[in-house]
Amino acid sequence: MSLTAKGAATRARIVAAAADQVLERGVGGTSLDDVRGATSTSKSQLFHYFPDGKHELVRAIADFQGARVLDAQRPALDRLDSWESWQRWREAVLAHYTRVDGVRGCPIGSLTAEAAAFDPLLRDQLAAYWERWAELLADGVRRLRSAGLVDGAADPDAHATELLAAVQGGLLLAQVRGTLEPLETALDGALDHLRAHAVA
Amino acid sequence: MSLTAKGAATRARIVAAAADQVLERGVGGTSLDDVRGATSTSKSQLFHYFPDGKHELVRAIADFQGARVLDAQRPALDRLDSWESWQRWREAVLAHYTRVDGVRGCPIGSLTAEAAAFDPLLRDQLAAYWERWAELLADGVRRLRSAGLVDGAADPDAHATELLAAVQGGLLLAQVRGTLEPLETALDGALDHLRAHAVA
DNA sequence: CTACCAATGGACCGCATGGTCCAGAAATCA
DNA sequence: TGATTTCTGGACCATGCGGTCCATTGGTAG
Repeated sequence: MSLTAKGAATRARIVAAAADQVLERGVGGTSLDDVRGATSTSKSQLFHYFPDGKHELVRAIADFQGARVLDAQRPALDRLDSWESWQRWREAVLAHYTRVDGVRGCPIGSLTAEAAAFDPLLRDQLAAYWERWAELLADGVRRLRSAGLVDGAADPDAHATELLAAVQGGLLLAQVRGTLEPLETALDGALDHLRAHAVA
Repeated sequence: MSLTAKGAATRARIVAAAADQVLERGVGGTSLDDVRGATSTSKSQLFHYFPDGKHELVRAIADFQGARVLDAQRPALDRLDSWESWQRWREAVLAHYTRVDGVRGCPIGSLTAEAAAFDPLLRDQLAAYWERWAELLADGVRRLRSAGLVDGAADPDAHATELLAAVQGGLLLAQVRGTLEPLETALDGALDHLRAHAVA
């Protein structure tokens, strides 16, 4: 399938709008008619741009949100080499998940929890983003080690997993309590655990 | 609605079977016909025992799984007063989420992520279980403080949030990677952070 | 025994949903 | 310009779903 400029724009519009709806109501709570309505498109366009239907649209959303989540953490995420940079990353994460209205989950987190188990392709796609995210964090820990800011006992991969789990778990608790506070607490805890390996 | 012994048994059978299906396929992926088939009941029975339909059934499942998850951590969860008891709790958590076939999420965690946002009653119910869980963990930290095993800087509520987030976030990553290892790593990290406050 | 109410079976309904199809408009290109 | 392909609109379809209804069975209490 080849796309003209106009076609690509329409496709992008669909993905962006659908991504928002899915983030808000979940995959199951978002119908194709919903995204049709939100994008002023027709049913045929949906299947024109996503021949495999809803599955393919959801996969496109996963890529869209995966990139978006990582981008929201930049530039800090790419240059985690000092304690200040980690702090900047922390602020970026918190800022990204802060909404004026209510608390929503992580775009790729909720997608993973809801749909990854039933669509192997989606699962693999999302796994790649998780992998990349973890790797960037682990790189950051390694840089701290190279800079002599952290001792050799700090396992980069383990801390990356911890930090990621803190973000996702914190976000789940945040949804329950209606405040972003649990995310902040969990994230700070994981960061504090990393700082426990700091060398004077 | 009054229940005879037979009725109560049937109702319980429905809840248990439906809970399993929901854990495996999610709320959206489980139809009333599915649970009807799995329990050898009829549609009318479902609405006889759960007049509000699927919503009410899901809420019953939430209570069932909420209790189940907490029970799986007992007796350790009730008596967190030494480092050994925390270790026993850790083992209980890992054991509970260990399945021979694949990795599933937390029964109440996935329920929270998928459906809590749309059913306020369900949300409140689940919030109560999260609250109780967090409180039991915080109590454990407080007991460590009373026993002089941990210094005064250890915030019980913060550590409870951290531990809970580690479990839930670790479980999400575990689903992605197909191994329980991330859960173990995240949980051990949060416990290690708590141990950082240990007094010799 | 009888009257009552819980328990069960299963046909049935309305509707939302994912998906198909075809025809026409618009853009691209030879 | 003419031909070809992409883009768009919207009617249409099949089905799975939550939910309703009523008739029948069966246990239980007075």
